[in-house]
Amino acid sequence: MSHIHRFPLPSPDDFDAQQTLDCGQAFRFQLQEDGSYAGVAGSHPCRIWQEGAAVVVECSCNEDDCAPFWRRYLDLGRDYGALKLILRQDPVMEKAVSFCPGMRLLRQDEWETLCSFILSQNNNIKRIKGIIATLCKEFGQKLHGGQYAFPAPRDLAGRTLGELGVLRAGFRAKYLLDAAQKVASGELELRALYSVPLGEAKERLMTIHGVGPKVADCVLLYGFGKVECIPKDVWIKRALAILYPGGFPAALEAVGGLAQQYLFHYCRTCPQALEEPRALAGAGI
DNA sequence: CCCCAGGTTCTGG
DNA sequence: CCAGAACATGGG
Repeated sequence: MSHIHRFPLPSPDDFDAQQTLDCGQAFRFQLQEDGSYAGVAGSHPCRIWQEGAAVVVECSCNEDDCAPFWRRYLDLGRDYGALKLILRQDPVMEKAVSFCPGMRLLRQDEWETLCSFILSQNNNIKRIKGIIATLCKEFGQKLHGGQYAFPAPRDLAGRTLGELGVLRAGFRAKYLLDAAQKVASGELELRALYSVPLGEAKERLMTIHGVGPKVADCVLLYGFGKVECIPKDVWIKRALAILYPGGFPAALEAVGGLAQQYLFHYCRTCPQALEEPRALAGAGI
C-alpha cells in the first residue's frame, strides 16, 4: 500500500530535495536514479522529490492520513518566502540563500536526532550515514521496502558495548549507550523538554555523557524545531569568523538556526564561499 | 606516515 | 578557567 502526497508551495524555489535531505541535517536519505530521495522519516519509509512548486511524498505507511506528519516533518507551516526575504537583506546571507534557496529545516524525531548528532562528533557525514544505517539494520524494526526503523531507546539500553561494536562507531558507542539508558529509564524525558526554558532543555541534554553544547543545539534545532539555536561546528565557526568579523547580525538571531543551515551548506559545498573576503581584502580595500 | 572529520572529555597547568 | 591531548575509525 502506498500513498502519494502532493504539497503545493508558493514558489518552486521553496523546496529542493537535495538541498533539504542531503545538506547534513538528516542522514538516512539516498539519491535514487530518478532524482528522488528514498529513506525513512520517523517510522515512515518514503520517497521524496519536487515537481514544480510542489513537494511530493510517496510513503508506504498504513495510517489513514499521514499528511499532518509530513507537514510537520517538512516544516510546511513556515513561510520560507518571507524568511528568505528577511535573510537576504544581509549581503552574506544573500549569497548563502541564493546558493540553496530550496533548503528547508526538517523536524525530525527527537530521539533519532539525539543519536544522530552524538554519532556526528569528530566524524564525517559519509561515515555518520554508514554508522546510522548499520544501527537501524542491526537494532531497528524491519519496515516495508527493505527499510529499517530507527531503534527505540529500549532497543539499545540493554545492549553491551561489545554488541554495539558492529557499528564501528568507536568512542561514540558508549555515548550512545548512555543516551539510551537515560532516556529508556526516564531519567531524561525528551518530551518534557518542550515545556522547560530553552537553556534548561539544553542543560538536560548535556547531562548525557558525550553531549556537549554543539550536539545539544543540533537536537534542539533539528528535533525540537528551535530555530533560535545555532549549532557551532567547525564550519560555522570559520564562517562567522571570516564572514562576520563584527558579529552575527542581531536582527537575524531569532532565526539563527535557519541562517546557520544555509551557511553550513553554502560553505561546505562551495569552497570559494570562505575565500572571497580574502580576495577582496587582497585587492586592497 | 601524516591530516581530517557537523565535538566532548580528560588532563595538566 | 583554559589550551592541548586523547578518543575510534576510515578515507585521502
